[in-house]
Amino acid sequence: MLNVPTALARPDRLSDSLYRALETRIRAGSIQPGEKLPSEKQLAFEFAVSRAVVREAMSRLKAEGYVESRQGAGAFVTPRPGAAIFRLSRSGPRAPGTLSEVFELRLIVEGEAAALAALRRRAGDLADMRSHIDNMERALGLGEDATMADDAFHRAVAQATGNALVGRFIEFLGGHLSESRAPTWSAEGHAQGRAHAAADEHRRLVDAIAAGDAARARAVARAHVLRAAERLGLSLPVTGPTQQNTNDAIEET
Amino acid sequence: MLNVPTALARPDRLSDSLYRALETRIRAGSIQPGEKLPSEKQLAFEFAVSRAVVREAMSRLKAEGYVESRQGAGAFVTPRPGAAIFRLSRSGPRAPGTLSEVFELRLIVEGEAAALAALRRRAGDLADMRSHIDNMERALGLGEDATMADDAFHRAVAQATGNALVGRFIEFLGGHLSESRAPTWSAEGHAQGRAHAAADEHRRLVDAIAAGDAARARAVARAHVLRAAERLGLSLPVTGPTQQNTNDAIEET
DNA sequence: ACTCATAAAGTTGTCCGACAACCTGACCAC
DNA sequence: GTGGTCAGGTTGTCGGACAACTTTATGAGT
Repeated sequence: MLNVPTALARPDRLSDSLYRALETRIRAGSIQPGEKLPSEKQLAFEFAVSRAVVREAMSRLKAEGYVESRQGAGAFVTPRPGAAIFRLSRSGPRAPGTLSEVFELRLIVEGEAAALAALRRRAGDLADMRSHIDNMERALGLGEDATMADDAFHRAVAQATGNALVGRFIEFLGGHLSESRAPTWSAEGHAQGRAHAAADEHRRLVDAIAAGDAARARAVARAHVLRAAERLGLSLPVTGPTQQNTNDAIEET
Repeated sequence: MLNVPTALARPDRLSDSLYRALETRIRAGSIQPGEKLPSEKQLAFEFAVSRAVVREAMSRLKAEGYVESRQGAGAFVTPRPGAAIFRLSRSGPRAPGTLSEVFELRLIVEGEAAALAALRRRAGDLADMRSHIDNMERALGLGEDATMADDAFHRAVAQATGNALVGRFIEFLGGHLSESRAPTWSAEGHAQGRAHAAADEHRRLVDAIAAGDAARARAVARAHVLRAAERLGLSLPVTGPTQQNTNDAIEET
């Protein structure tokens, strides 16, 4: 019997349990926005834990935007609890259908970002992208890891959109998919030509952006993401279960 | 002199300061991923605070995915610190250029979500949207607040995409823009016909989705978001500073 | 010299008690 | 009624203590 090195589930910390209990109460509306939570002393008694545990749970609730506390007054549920942060996985790290959903979101944002970049890129942006592609191919020629150069390239594209928020979001999505790039940039992927193929796609993307051709940039970027999804064995129903609409087909070309 | 009820800045809690100090160290790479943080006792001495303060700062760092701790071993920086969550505002709540960036991101995602909904909607989804529009117009007729119905409608659209992640992200973005909808649904907006205009836009959107016309659904949704931005006095450079590309114009129609 | 069990030291998790800083509401004097 | 004062409750911070656990060092046995 072979075991995947799964981090074995440790017994929960008390503060984790309490955090989940309170988070559930708030999400369920059992404690409404603006309402005051029970005092720390009361919660400590209610859950039979020490006040230190309560304070740690509260600290986490505060960090995630569920509650705010005022010294002397108490702790209150925020107007829109939990709306301050966005996580990919609500709780479980790796649900089955989740990964394809992430790729679909990435498909949307990276495609539009490429289109925006084509419309707004400045000369410096193009120079950056090209220099990163050069670095990438140099690394590939030496058989080194080109992951860093790949990262830098995508950052340069995001930078060219002129929208820092879009750039940060793309980076956020990409960070959760680092495993997905392994088959491309690993030694194996390099030997099988996947790395060079990816580098070619990058060149086509920067060409479209340089030409100011938003539609082509979007198509190339989407194809790039789709290819990455395919390498993981994911089938994205991009066109949906129904037949593709003819009006929409124009830009998917 | 009239004062806006601005929540006056209170002096920072000690744990907040310590949190920022550690977060900065980690972001700057001063403590590398995988590395072990100083022990709680050491940090307490170093910053001249009690261990309770240190533990609260650590609790927040853990909640936001910067560090993980193992009892008996110590606390370690995660492989990709801070990559677990996404926030709109890195620190300051309301930077000037930020709002338009949020709207642009919303433009992208809501537009594509509408297109996806047009391709994948099921009969039940359409029924939901229409019933929420009915609720909305009924509320408008009675002069009541239609904000809830508006929320429900947008949720139904997101639901029709078949991608729960996209739905959650749209909701996340929308939650940060609740103020932006006030001028639409307020009594004033109602009197000036903005509320009914928005309702009309909703009808056009559901028509496009029902027809399976992805391009039209996207265009209507984007126009809807643009209108909301205009009401806030934002000018989104959608087509970029340069002239719009002809290839891209096809789908913007 | 090597292996393996054991002990020791260090670290995080939890508990307790105490006081300071602060807010709220009731009470009281005017 | 107005304004000030005070008492009680609540969060923020401190200090010490012990339990649960991990890592490292130690030493016995082979």
